[in-house]
Amino acid sequence: MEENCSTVETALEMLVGKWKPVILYQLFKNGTLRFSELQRALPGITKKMLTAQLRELEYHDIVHRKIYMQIPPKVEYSITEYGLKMGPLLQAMNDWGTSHLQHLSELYDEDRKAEQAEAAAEIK
Amino acid sequence: MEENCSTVETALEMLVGKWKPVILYQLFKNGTLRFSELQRALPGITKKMLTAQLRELEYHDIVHRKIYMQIPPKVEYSITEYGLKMGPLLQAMNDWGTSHLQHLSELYDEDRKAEQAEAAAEIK
DNA sequence: CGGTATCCCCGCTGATACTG
DNA sequence: CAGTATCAGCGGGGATACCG
Repeated sequence: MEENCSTVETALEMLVGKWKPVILYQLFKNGTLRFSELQRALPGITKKMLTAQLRELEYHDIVHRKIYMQIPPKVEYSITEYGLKMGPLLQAMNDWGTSHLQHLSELYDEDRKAEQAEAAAEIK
Repeated sequence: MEENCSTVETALEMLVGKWKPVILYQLFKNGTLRFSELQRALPGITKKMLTAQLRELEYHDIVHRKIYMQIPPKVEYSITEYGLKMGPLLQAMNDWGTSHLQHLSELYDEDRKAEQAEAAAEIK
């Protein structure tokens, strides 16, 4: 287990932010999306936040921003070639997250049983 | 790429927090540590934060808290058996983080070259 | 359409002091 | 030793309005 944790923190940096996972999910799924399409796909996000999160992803070379010089403006976002390499990591996090939700719900069920046993004992 | 992003967010939840990665790093490396040993290993952390982050990890069944009923008090923290299963994920994040730092520094170098070329052009 | 610019709130984090 | 309690600050995130 030879991880220097600063690198883990590096990996976290570009996933952290309330909307980054969902943005990546949408772009991975749909390939290329316009700004307004992303906004519609992310209910509740404001333009400000969408812009901010996209700029961070762009800075990290995960997302590409293509501007069409025209009126009305048109901007398309997509995962960069380099960004595609994040796929396996996202998949690994997804897998772990899935099984963890399972694990937590099992823990929760045990607690429920314990509470029920406790309640039953109290009735006596 | 069939990830529902909520599971990715689940995975993020227990890594998020200013100190969680370092805490896990220490516990993975050293196996078992007392509260004060952890505090010494994490320069700048307050007792309050250390306690809070440990409690969250404990809630997620990643970290085990063993209390010795004695005076003065003694409490030891360690990775749970379940928590050990996070090892591969942490390793994956570490690997990706490592190569990403490399990638970013390459991007930075290109920017430097571009700036130098720009400066050279300006001299003419 | 695809953004900035402002203002504001709340929750994470920290500093400090106290306690069993 | 291993915490809790309390107060304070700062910044991520949101609502709204304006702009090229």
